[in-house]
Amino acid sequence: MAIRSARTGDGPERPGVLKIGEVSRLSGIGVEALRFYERNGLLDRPSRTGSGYRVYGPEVLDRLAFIKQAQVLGFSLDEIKKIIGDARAGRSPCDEVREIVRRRLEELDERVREMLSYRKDLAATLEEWDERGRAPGHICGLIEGAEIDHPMKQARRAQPKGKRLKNREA
Amino acid sequence: MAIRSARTGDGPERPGVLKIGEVSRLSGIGVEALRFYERNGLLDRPSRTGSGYRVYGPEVLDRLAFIKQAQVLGFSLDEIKKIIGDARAGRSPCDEVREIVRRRLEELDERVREMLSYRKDLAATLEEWDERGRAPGHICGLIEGAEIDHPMKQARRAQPKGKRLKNREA
DNA sequence: CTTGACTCTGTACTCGGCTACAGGGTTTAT
DNA sequence: ATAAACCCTGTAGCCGAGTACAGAGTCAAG
Repeated sequence: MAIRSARTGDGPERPGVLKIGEVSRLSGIGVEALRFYERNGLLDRPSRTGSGYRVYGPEVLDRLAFIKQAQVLGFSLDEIKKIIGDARAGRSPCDEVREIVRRRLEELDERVREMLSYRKDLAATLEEWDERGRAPGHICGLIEGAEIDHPMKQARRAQPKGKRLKNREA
Repeated sequence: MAIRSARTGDGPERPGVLKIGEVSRLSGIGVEALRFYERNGLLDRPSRTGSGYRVYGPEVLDRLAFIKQAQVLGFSLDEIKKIIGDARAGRSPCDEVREIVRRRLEELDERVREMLSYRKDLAATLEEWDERGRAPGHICGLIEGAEIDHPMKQARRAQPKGKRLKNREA
């Protein structure tokens, strides 16, 4: 399970030529995920040994680092693919990428703002519970009552069809 | 598609007795989602008319407001179900709920911290691109090079099996 | 020459939170 | 009496980002 210790080859052929498991170990990205990335155009199809094993050059690690970093920065795999694709097609992706990054920055700011606001609500909720949640006769001060008078009891009642909260978390 | 205007009955029987469509309209939660909530134990099974139609009392709106608010505060439907279930089972959920809320608060803070950090990285990335992305001879300053020397080129190389970044978004 | 670790392909499954549909029955307005 | 608008159940699909597995081939050490 955990880091199956040192084993057979970490550079058996020429150094700098990697099999998928080695790439996985070095990048920390599972073998299946690597094939998944390849299927989905995030990694180029590597060359193969006579028997069909994938053979990677070391640059794949940079690509993977880029992918991971981009993910961490909030890009979806589709966006990452687009950036890579554009770059390789010669069409300078810079402006477009910058656009994406700028949008992402704004979204990020918005999210942080939302989160802080939710944080405030949460903390307020907690306090309210501390104050009135212990009154005898009701179980928790929520569910039974009007579930605390948070905003939103107004905010609802628009948008009849779903699709606004979805899985955008938070 | 959008708010199918005023229609037939919004309180045909006793006032305060609602059919599922009315609940949907009043709560802003789709009919299918309401049935989904019921299936998943977030709403009690309502009584039925002779012909099998669900009949809700107005308190369902409070429950739904609670669910929505809890969602917005970052609770999963499972957690919400647990809270409701505990409350109804008489086992005072307060402590547990507070625990959940406290954990959520901490997570939220952590997330905000992460986000701000990512924001910084992103902005730095953007700047780097502005500085060196335009040099002639390479396409974008990323992908071709070492993709910008962000941290993490160290952070990788541990954790051989996936399961650490997962879909926790970020 | 066998064992065990590795690799291949392909398909299916996971999770959360719904949404969409098919194929009915019911209620209400005209 | 009929059509529109509603409701029912049940099943299937979607999104994103992988994970899991079956069934087969390959490679290196002992």
